[in-house]
Amino acid sequence: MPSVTADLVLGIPHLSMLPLAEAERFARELVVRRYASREFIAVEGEPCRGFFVLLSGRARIFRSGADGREQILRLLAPGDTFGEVPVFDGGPNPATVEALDLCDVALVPSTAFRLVVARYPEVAAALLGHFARRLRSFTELVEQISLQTVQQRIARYLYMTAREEGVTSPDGVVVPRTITQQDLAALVGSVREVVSRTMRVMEEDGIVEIRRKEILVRDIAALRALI
Amino acid sequence: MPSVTADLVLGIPHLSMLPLAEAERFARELVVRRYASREFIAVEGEPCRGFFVLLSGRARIFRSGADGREQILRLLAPGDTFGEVPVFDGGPNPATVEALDLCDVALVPSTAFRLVVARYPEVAAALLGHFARRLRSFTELVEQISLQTVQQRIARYLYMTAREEGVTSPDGVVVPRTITQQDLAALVGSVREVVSRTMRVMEEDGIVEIRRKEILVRDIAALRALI
DNA sequence: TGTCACTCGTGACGAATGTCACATTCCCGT
DNA sequence: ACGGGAATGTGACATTCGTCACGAGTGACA
Repeated sequence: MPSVTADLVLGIPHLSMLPLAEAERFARELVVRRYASREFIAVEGEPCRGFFVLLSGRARIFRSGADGREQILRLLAPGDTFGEVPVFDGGPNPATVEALDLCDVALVPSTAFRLVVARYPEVAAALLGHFARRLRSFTELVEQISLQTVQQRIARYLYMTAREEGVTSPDGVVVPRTITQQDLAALVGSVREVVSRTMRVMEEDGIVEIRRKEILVRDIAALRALI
Repeated sequence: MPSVTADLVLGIPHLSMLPLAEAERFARELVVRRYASREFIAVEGEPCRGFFVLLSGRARIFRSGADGREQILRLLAPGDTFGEVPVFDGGPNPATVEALDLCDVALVPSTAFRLVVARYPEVAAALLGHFARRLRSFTELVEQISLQTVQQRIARYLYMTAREEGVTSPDGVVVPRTITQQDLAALVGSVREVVSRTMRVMEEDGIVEIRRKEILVRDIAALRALI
């Protein structure tokens, strides 16, 4: 009967194909830690000790510019992994990771992980697929920031979120507001005020209805058409 | 004595550690083709047949938006590889690749490559390192486009190019103009006119001198300070 | 040598976006 | 319940940036 932590190892996307014995050995190397909301899990520029698995909670990966503005590179949900890049290119952390909630995070030490990657080609293959998908999504992020308007980027976020997390109701799709406008601004590469105004405009156009803790998408086709 | 094409295989970054016999088998799978200037080597959205190695010439990888504007993701020099992403995530080409010169390009078929990756852990490891570096540079690209001004991005390009390709002369560093302003604009995520004007301003500030086929960087420290 | 395509320079203009300032609302903990 | 911090709404404004239009310079090639 596998221990709790070996189960945990097998639940990590890259490592699901490890044999049980290896998973149990690996489990002893894991370090699990809890982070408070808005606490930094990793800091840009610092050396890395391994990669991370987000077990519970939400987090954001971002870079900040000179004037204090921030650009979110990725939002993390439970089950997501992060920090693989410095493990494989040997550099410092390329970005800062911050907990948005109370987060439980497992740290997978570099050396143990690299060893497993070298020994199990399936792990390497899974990781290559993972990296490839991440590169593709970066391609999309660059295109959006560079070639689309703020309204388009916000519309895309709302559209995607509505499809993934939305609940259909008689009036439309109800999307819970999981991130602040400040974070949404950082996600689409803009500032809070512009996000606020842009969403108002979409409300005046009858596309959405902004509520306290949720957004009602009245006309998802119109939202789609904005992108 | 290795054939010419086996040499070629061993010259490919990811494959340099293959044993000779494997390289020779592999060489038979390669397809080399020549592309004219401004010809498309791969097109965004189309399915991929393998990844590419740029043997000679220069090329650019870009995505284009609705209004015809383009964002260059990467400039390619001889020896660079591209198109790995769709090989490993199974999707279509994430971007378009266009020859800037007369280019010789080798196509490495997906199936043959994936086979070698599965069999040789060193190849997989090299590829992981390569993907990690690419992810890191995307991080930087996103930050630049999102958080820096056009002037800063141009200054960075000039500074980097001066350090990598510049020739020191009594008056400063001479940088050959290898790409058009149109392409430079697409590289920094702007338009030709703005690039032209911005470089004029830097000229008026005595930082650079714009010439027909080259740029003289008079004050590289000032250039550095702009970034 | 003329012409045609390409590249670059530049002025005028407008739209999108970021900045600043301040009011309002909400939520959380004591 | 109440205070205070966080999140949000909004007006007025500054500025960067992109768009449009047009002219000039250059080089390749017949």
